[in-house]
Amino acid sequence: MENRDELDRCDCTVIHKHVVNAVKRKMPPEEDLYDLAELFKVFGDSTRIRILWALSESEMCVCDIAVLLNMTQSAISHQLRVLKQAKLVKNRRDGKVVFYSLDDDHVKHIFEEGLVHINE
Amino acid sequence: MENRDELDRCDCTVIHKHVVNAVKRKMPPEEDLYDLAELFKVFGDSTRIRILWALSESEMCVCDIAVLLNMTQSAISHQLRVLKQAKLVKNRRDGKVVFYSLDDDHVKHIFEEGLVHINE
DNA sequence: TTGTCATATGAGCAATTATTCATACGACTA
DNA sequence: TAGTCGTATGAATAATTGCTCATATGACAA
Repeated sequence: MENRDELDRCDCTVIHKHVVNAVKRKMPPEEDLYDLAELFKVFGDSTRIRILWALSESEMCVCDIAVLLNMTQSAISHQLRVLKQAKLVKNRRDGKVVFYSLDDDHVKHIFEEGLVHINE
Repeated sequence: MENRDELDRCDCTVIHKHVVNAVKRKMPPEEDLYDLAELFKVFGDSTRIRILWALSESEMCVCDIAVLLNMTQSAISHQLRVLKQAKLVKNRRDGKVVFYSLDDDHVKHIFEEGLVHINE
């Protein structure tokens, strides 16, 4: 037990001051960790995960995805919007049909790391 | 444009039947993708992300984390519970103090893949 | 035992969010 | 031009969730 200090609105007492200070010094900018959480939040929904998985197999249009996942076109379209804003998917238009595909290979890598943990 | 079929509660028409069928055949069990989404959901909160980052630097007790992040002990404790259920952190008791640390190295890997995407 | 400190937890509230419904947009076709 | 098909989107709703507050538990000290 080392020094103790009261801080801000925390209801705690610092127990290991040097540890807290050492970690605090290395802490990345608040914003970076926030962005990281936002990215994972996009992966944190089973509908979006299934869409991403499907697109990792093949480029697909909105209707096909809706049929594949047995969901409405509207629901899929809303989620594709979220995925596109996160730059996880891109799209191209061919007449009336819009085809979606993964934006890059990071997505697959993140998937794979996740699966490693699941199957530990 | 190939065959078309109406299916279940979907308001869509299959446009590219062979694509849908090919992807459907390769589709992992519903449950696996659900579990994957659940895992990412745990990463999808900035408080938990910051806790995980802190623990990737050093083992820490609940109070220290609360002070570091300027949050209440209760809030941190609740989140540590979530992280533990997801098997992302483990803990050991030393008298009154409980120390938390990362459960394995998968966590860091998942982090790093996420950062790659952020900094693309 | 009694008191204190570190942590855990249940209930309640506020904020977020995934889906539905209705409708608008945009491109092709008759 | 009018109609149809694929897609996008705003509003509303139901469900989820992170935090707070109050309190409980568990370990040590006096």
